[in-house]
Amino acid sequence: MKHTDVETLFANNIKTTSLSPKQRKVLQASLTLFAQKGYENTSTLDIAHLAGVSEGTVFKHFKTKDGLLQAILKPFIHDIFPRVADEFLITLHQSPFDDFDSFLRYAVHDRMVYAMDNRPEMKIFIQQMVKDPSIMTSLTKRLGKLLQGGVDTLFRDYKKKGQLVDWDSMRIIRMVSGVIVGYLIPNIIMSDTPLDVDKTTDEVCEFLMDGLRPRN
Amino acid sequence: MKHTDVETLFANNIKTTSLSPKQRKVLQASLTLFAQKGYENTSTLDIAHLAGVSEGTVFKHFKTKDGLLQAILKPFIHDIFPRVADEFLITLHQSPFDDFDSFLRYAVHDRMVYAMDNRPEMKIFIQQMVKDPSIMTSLTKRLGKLLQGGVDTLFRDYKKKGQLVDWDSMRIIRMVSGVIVGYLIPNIIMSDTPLDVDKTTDEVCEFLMDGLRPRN
Amino acid sequence: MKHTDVETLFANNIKTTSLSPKQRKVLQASLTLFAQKGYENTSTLDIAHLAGVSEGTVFKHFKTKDGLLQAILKPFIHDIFPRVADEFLITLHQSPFDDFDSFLRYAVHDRMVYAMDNRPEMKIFIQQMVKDPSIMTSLTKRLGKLLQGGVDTLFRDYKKKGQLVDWDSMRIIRMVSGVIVGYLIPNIIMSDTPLDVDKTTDEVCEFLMDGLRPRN
Amino acid sequence: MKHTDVETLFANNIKTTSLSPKQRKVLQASLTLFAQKGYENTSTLDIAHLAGVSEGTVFKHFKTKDGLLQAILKPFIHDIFPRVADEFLITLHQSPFDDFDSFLRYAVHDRMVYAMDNRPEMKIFIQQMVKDPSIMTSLTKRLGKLLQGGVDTLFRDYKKKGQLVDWDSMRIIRMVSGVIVGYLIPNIIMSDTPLDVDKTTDEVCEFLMDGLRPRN
DNA sequence: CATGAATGAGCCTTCATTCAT
DNA sequence: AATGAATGAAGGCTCATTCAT
Repeated sequence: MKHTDVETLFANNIKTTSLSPKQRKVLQASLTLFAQKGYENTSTLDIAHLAGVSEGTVFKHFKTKDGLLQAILKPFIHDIFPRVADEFLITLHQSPFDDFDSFLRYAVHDRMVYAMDNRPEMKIFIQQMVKDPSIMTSLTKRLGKLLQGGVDTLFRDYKKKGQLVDWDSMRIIRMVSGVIVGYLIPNIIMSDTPLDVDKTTDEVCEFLMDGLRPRN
Repeated sequence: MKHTDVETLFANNIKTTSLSPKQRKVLQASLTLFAQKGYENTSTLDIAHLAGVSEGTVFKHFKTKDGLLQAILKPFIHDIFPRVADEFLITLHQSPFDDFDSFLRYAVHDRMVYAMDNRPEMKIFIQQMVKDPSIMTSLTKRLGKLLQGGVDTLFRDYKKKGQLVDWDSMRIIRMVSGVIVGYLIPNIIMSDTPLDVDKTTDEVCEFLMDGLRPRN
Repeated sequence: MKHTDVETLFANNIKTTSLSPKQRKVLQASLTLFAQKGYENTSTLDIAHLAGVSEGTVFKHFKTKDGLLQAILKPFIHDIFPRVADEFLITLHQSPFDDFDSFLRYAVHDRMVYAMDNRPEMKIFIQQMVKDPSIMTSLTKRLGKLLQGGVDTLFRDYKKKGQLVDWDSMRIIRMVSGVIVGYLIPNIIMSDTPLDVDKTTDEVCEFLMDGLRPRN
Repeated sequence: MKHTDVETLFANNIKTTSLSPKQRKVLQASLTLFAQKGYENTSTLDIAHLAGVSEGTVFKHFKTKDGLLQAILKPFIHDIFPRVADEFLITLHQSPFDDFDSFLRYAVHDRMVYAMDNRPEMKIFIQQMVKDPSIMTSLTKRLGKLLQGGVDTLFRDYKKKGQLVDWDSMRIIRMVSGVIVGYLIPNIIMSDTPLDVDKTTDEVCEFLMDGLRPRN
């Protein structure tokens, strides 16, 4: 039940697009530096240096600095995130959980590990989202569509069994992801602090299942 | 039960620091532009133009462009957020709610209105937090301390009455604010979308109280 | 046989010119800072701060920054240096030396002490001379005229007594001052190194009297 | 017995460092302008214009304006002056003079011609020395070491023959160069005045040999 | 294809100088 | 007379981008 991390997917993605080795290094260098120092604070010379190429080469294929950013962002939106979502759904259907509790625990844990494993990559993505809302809009739409189809059938079962509240699937997802996001973003940004994924999963799931109502 | 919005507090804060009218306009222009285009994409000449002053004037008081940013950020962290938190606590103690449900509804609604009223200001703050984690760290610490003292006594009552789960106060706050943050941030960033505060409050509170457990 | 140092003369000179106390402080501050950091690297704000006045005050009397420099340089050329030369001549005539050796020793020693005592002031003067040759030209002319008259009669005696070579007075002065200048300038500029005036005087005079010809 | 002038050596030096033609023009333009108007009064745009390049080009290789100054000063200290000193010593050893008089006459004449031929270059060097004493310190040290070795043996002969006073070599050099410096500096700075090298050499040497003692 | 020298617009910042109070 | 806020020209420097080799 291992998942592929963003970097590997990213590398695969690049290979696919028939890029010369140098151009691939340019793209990798950009990813690294944008994540490390932010887009505006990274110069094309920095990229050239880290990639071990000349200044001109940086522009040969990607035309502009923004082209470089798009080349990084596009696969995130169009390939990586969807593919990760897909992979997630497939896994779920292959080994279904009897009760919603187990399902939720797995889902939360999986997404948390995923986010923790790819903190730097997520950070640059978040930075760009904050600056350019359109990224978030399109991402939300794509993921929304993808999940809706796959999750609806899954949730129907749990609802029938009386294990899950009878809300619209997207509302449930919004709540769950809202809690996760609210939990993770601070951690991704203040990247020095680690995060005990197991313990956090317990806390989050306990809350997600029963809210703030007193137990027993 | 009205609350002062950020802009008003901000203006007060500036007046206190005995700033010339032009300097105040410089600060306001910076706030506007940083929020609109981000810090790096705003030039000091832009600021001067919008403020209707010469470029030299921008530097007369604030010394550097970063000084300008700090002048905007500092009051947020040191004055406005704490003051808002204070104001919030005072209001709560003055007119206590008999049940936790009402309290929660008020609290969520209040913070949501507050955030919606000050979207542009919040946006620049979020942008900076994403870039400079230390801002988030210090803010978290300050607000944490402030709330802990004030909220503990309040929660104790509700817990005694059997209306609130017996968790550590900070865990409860983390959950509630996590849900709110997860809900609001996308909205603040994609600022074209409005947000029905009343409806959202209902949704959020229903979830917060009972989690995903089926309503019987 | 004490001589007044430049600073005192300078202060006197300023008092004479009916300057308000603040303006006097401005001038003093300029002298200090120009000597310390050079003219171009001293800002009018620096001067205002050190003088304890406002920026506007710096320009009230002296009109421009260059006006300030001229106010410092003019008295050097027109008053201080000539007055020092005068004082020097007077002293010489009051207590004449029987032989040229003694006279030379006194003269060299006196000028050396003088220069050592006023290193900072000399430094700014030298810096300006290097930049603006006209200063040097006019200074050379004025001092030349002054000395010629006074020294001629003095030298005539020594020449008659067979103690001094029968050259034109100015050639003698040029040689003596050349050696002194060649000796002092490096020391004034590299101001950390002190300089043993007595020992140097011995060395210089021994050389001045007999050149490089072997002794005995 | 011709000597290479500074400009030629300078050009050679630049060629050695594999500099593009434009960069070489930048350096030459800097030399010209720094000498003409002083470092602080020369703008990088001035340099770009005179060199016939864009302003960016000025910084491409030399990084900062100070880098440009260092690129001019460094070869003076590390290459040109030492090389000139070397060349001087070699010439001396190749064709030794029978008497110290002839030697001195040649030496003085040679250095004077050298200085007169390169007045502008010397001027900027002097200006910088006056501002930054460390330049003078290091130069003094380097030249001192170089000369000491080479001149000692030469002087020993003349001393034995009874043609030269038995002083420490460095003291002799200090005196000779002191006189030359005292003579030349005013002339270099007030560059409009020419200078009759032959006549001056006669004057200086006569004085150097016998000092101010009357000629019988 | 790759290189890297060259470009020039634009940025942040400094500073002498002015002027209303 | 003194103040200090305001000015705006100019400066050093960066950087995305182009192009001849």
